Amino acid sequence: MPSSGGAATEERAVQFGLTSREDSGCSQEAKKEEVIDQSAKSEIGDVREENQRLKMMLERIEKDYKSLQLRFFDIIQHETTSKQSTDSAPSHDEIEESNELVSLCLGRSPTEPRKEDKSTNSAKSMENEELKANLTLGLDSKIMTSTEAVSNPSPAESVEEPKEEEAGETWPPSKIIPKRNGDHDEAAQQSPPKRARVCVRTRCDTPTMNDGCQWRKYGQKISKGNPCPRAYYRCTVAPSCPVRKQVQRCAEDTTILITTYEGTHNHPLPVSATAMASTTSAAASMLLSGSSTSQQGLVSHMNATSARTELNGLSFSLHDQYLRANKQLYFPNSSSPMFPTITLDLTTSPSTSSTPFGRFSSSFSSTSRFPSTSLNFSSTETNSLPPIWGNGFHNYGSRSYNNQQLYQSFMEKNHQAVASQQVLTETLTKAITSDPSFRTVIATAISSMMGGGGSLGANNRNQRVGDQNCFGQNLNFGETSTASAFSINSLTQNGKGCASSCFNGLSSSTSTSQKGSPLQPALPFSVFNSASMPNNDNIEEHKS
DNA sequence: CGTATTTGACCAGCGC
DNA sequence: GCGCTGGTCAAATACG
Repeated sequence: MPSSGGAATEERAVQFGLTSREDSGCSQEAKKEEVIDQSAKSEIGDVREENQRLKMMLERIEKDYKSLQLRFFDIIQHETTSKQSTDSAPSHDEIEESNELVSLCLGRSPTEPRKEDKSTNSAKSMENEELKANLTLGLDSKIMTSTEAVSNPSPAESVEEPKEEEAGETWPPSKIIPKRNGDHDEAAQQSPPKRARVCVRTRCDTPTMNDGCQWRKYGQKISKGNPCPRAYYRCTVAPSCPVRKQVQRCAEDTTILITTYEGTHNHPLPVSATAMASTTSAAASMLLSGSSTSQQGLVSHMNATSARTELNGLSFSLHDQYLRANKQLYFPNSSSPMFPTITLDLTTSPSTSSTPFGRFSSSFSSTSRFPSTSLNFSSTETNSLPPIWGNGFHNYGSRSYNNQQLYQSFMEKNHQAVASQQVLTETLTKAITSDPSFRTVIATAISSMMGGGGSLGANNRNQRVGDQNCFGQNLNFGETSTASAFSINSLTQNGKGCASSCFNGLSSSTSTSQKGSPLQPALPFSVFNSASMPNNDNIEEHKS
């Protein structure tokens, strides 16, 4: 401890001083000792000063820790109480399980797995195992229907979005839902499976957007309200990957491609694919975070003409302009009656940008049960996006923000709002990817936190070895499970992989333990080195 | 010949 | 109960 060390130094100095007085007969020695005494005193002063600083730091850390802890318990308590109010008659086992899980899993609600238990015995053990293993603070998983949100803002009803991926479950949701009959009605009503969808609007001439992932078309439909057929793709990178995407051209502007992603990849992704995966996950997390923290607030924001919301000190604006604009869009109104949808608009942007990271706007799809949130990261340019998804990220934000301020804001408010941490994650990801200097700031901070940048560099090097190494080599220096893992990642030089890469899963953003699966990344955001990543963007999307 | 795509059939949810 | 719609399956087809 610095304090004890300082005291010891002082003590030695005092002893030394006494000795010097005893030998005062010798003038030379006295001079020497005087000099030494002075230097010792100055050293003592330095040590004291440093001690004070360390004490202050310690106090601040303790303060932050306590406030975070309080918040954490608040959330848990809130979940527990609302759960008790909604669950009519949980069995003893359920209570036990609930206690065990809720205390460990901010982002997980055992509600759905229990519901599934009723339907399939075979899935039960799997689910239980999985839930017990996933001791994560998922920021990803709180979803509520808008109606639920209005009537009951409790997150207890929420279920976790990417659970099925981790469990190896697959679509369709209808196969996950137990049949509603008799006694199961209640469970079905209480927690219908909900899953966030991320809708990406881009200008794209190709049949599908090249997001770096490998897709197989498995269906096509003419949907109501849009003469353009909707194509259904599933991820074929891994045979069991549950991720689906729907691709449809905008009815009003056929140059606009609307790609809707659902689910989370349960496998390592090509570097070029991590851009989209991480971005969609971040966007979905933002949506889900809003749902979990204050859906009512979200609703009210959506109804406001122009609202402003602040998430972890980073503000986003809701513009009526966007509300109107989005209402003009074709939203697959009944394609996702059970899913909240967030829209990333990478097409042309209207007028002004009031936030560093682009506009955030939300609106309700006219017929959807869920709010449809729209994020506009588009540039002011009006030309079409190249088919490479990553190019759109070059235009993230206006870059008018102050890196120092942003970073300070991050560090100061990092302890706030566990549930909205993912939002910060996303925002920082964008900041990091869009600004190399901010990347440096983060890297420096991490280096100092790590007590030296050596491991950081090592990790960075490891990241470059291959895609597979992208996962599971994260710098996890957090004892708490609230997203303390950073990954210094690399990036393709041409921007093809320019979004954050290692939190490609909706579920994985804050996981520090993913059932031991090396496939699931466990970091909230990544820092990129824009000049080091090999270009792996060779996986061409299948032409539909 | 293996793989990907196409496309009609089928199923589930929802509204009337 | 019926019809509509979205979503998926799987046999047929196309392609390299």
